[in-house]
Parts: sequence; C-alpha cells; structure tokens
Amino acid sequence: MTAPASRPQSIHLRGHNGAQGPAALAAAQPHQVQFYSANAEIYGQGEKARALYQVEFGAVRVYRLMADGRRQISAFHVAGEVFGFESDGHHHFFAEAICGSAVRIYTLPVGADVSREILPLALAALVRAQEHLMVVGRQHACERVAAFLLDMMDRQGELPSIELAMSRADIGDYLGLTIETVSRVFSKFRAKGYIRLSGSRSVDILKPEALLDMCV
Amino acid sequence: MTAPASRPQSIHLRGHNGAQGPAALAAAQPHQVQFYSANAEIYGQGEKARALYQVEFGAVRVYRLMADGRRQISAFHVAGEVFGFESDGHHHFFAEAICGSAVRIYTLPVGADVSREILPLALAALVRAQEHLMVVGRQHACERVAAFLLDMMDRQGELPSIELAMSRADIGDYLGLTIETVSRVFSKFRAKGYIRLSGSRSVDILKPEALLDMCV
DNA sequence: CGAACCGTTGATGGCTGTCAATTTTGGTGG
DNA sequence: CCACCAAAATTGACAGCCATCAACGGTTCG
Repeated sequence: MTAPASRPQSIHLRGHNGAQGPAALAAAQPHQVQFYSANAEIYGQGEKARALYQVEFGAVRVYRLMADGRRQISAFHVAGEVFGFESDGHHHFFAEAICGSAVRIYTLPVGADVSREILPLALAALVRAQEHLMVVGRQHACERVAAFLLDMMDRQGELPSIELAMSRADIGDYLGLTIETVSRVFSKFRAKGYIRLSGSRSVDILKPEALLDMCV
Repeated sequence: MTAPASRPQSIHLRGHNGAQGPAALAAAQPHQVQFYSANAEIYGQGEKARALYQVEFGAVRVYRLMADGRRQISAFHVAGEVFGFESDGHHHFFAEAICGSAVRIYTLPVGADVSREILPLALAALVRAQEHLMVVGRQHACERVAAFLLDMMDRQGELPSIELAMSRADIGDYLGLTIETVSRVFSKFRAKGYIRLSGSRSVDILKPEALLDMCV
C-alpha cells in the first residue's frame, strides 16, 4: 500500500449521491492529472485555493488537525469523486493521498457557468457532511463502524467484498473513535459472523442486513 | 420565549464567514416573509425542496432524527443567515423555528445566475459543517460547550453578553451531549468564573480567553 | 394553586479512551 | 523462498468521562 499507484482500488465510477461521476467539468479550464504517492499532501490548511480535484484512482482523506495532534477526517474520497471546495479562497483543511493515487486538477475560471456545475457537487458534499455528523454525534461505536462499512460497500459497487485503502487510524479519526475501539468492533463483527477479514484491509460483508440493523 | 416574535434576538446582521448577510438574493424570484411560532416546522425531511430560507429574526434549528428518537442538530441559524440547501430536490433534514421567528422565503428559478450567488453560501455552510465535525468527533464536553459559547458570542456581535434562544436539549443535540452534561459544564464554567448566568438563557462571557484556551 | 416543563444536581454504571503487551502483516534483503 | 524487521493491528487491564436514572427547585401557564 506504500508503492505509488500500486492498486487502483475500484474503478467503479458511480457517483454516490447521483450527483457526481467521472464526467469532466466541462466549463473548467484545461486540466492535468497529478500523481501522489501514499501520504503525499495534495493541499494544506491555509493554502490559497484555486482548483477543484477529482480522484482518478486511489483514495484521498480530507482532515483537520488540532494543536495537540487530534485529527478529524471529514471525508474519504475514491475514484470519480470531487473534493477541494473552499469558501473564501483558502483551504480550511488538509488533503492527502491515502495510497498511491491520481488526481485530476481543475483550475477554476470563477464564472457563472462553473457555479452551475459545481453547486450540485457542493450541495451533495454538504448533505454528506451533515449526515456524517449524526453518525459521529449520536451513534455508538458499533453503529459508526457498521455505517462506515456499508458506506464503503456502497461506494465500491455494492459488492460484498471491499478493499479498505485506509488504516484503522484513519477509520478512527473519521468516526471519532480510537484505533483500539475500531479494532475491537471489527473483531466483534467477525465473531458474530457479520464480516470476514482477509488481512486487515480486505473485508467481506457476510450479513449486510445485520449491519444495517445496527444503524437503526 | 414561547410567544411568537417575542424577542428579535440579535438584529446584528454580520455574515459569519463574511459570505452571507442580510442582502437579498438579487436573482431569486419575488419572495415573502413567513412567521413561525416556537417549535413550528419550516420544512420536513423528505419534502420537496424548492426554496431557500433566510432568517429575518428569531432562530432556527436544522436537524435529523433516528428511528429511536436520537436527534442531531447540524446547525443553528440566526438573523441574516441562509439555510435550506438540499442536493437532489428533496430535504434531508428538518428545520424548525426555535423561538418565534420570521423567515424570508426565496423560490428558486434554477439558473446559472442564482448558482453564482448561492455557491458561496453553500460552501460556507460546508466549511462550517466540517468544522463542527471536529468539535463533535474529537473534543471533550467542556471544549464543545466552550466552542459553542464562543460561536454564539461571535454571531451576536462579539458582545460579551449573549441570549440563547435554544434550550439545553437543543444545545446537547447540537454538541452530541446530554442535557445533564451540558448543564454540568455550564455550572462548572460558572464556578470557575468563566461565565455568569442570568436565568438559564442569558449568559455573560467573563473570560473569553479561558474558553478559547479550552478549544486548544 | 397545581401541573408541566426546564434546568440543576447527585449517584451509579457502562462505553470507550488510555496504557501496555503481544501478534500479525507487509516489505526488504539475504 | 525464507529470515528478519518495522509498522500496523489485535487483545487485555484499567480508569475516566459521560450517559443514565433519579430527585429536586424554579418558572410559566392554565
């Protein structure tokens, strides 16, 4: 998982909310594809923002840090998804490649036509963020992990077998849990027969209904 | 706090991220102002969305419910702020007046010109939601309440004296805490001399630096 | 004046964080 | 192909924070 571009993950390009897909942003200016190796920074908090990013393959984490090192990942992005929205010309977050990844970079000619294309993407991101708030704010550890696994399954074509690009630490920082708690929940799900693990990053969802029930 | 339109809260209209204010959405169609009494529903989850909303006075909560009644408030909105963004033509959340409130309703002629106006508002909302994720996912109870109080102070013109429109239950559901925990933290802050309470909804911020320090 | 609601405070338990040790995994080099 | 190593993941013990349950005071409204 350290070698750049080592595993294209999933090339399934279905937009998650039906709002975004692999199609190019027609009105954006000529763009380029940039490769990032694992843990490479795509942009940093405070940087000037003048582009949008679309994952070609690989996976990206977008996060924020506190002074003492606590981290909150606000979103993961996989192939086809667009990220990098910012509100005042500056990035408020960090974005890093999780594994070797390719990202298409759209520079923005801040025009009305672009707004029309971008708005639905931004709104979808907003809804996702707000829904994730419910997970982090009001659900127990098991429910959070269940929601995460189902979300990942959903994004990888609803196949019952998923490949996680991210570590337990990433998952924990996404769900507001520690690595230990994430690990314990994985073990618990395995013991109950809900999932099967082949290595730590490969998960078979054996009983999606059981996981779905946990989300209430 | 129950009588409609009883207390205009703050008419200070400074947009929080500098991105939204009291100015009308120029390109939107003729609009109307609607009054809502306390706890009145403005829109419900699943409803068709065809409007944006701007608070004239009062306060609004936007939230989501789980089947068992757990609630997560994703945002509060006060005078001048715009809410009601949705991604696929349907509302994914509930919106209610917290106290008697007036809301200006903009019906949307889905055009490019409108997108240009709305996009910055949507992006600001996105950043706020993602920042709130950090609070809920990674901060302790005291830090969450401190962040909340400072945010409220910020929105009411940075005056050290703030009027809370919302109950402890609302605050708890916003911060991912119980009413008891919220109440305990308020008491703790009062004991430490960080705040002073005049009634349960009126708060004087005596040591904003102390609260700021807690947010790390 | 009583009922209902809201907020506060106390006692207790459980979930999850913390600390620590061990095992597994994945990668490297012989 | 196997040995070795560092990093990641798992598991256990324990503590602490916060949720839960409960009781009580204050305020509002009928």
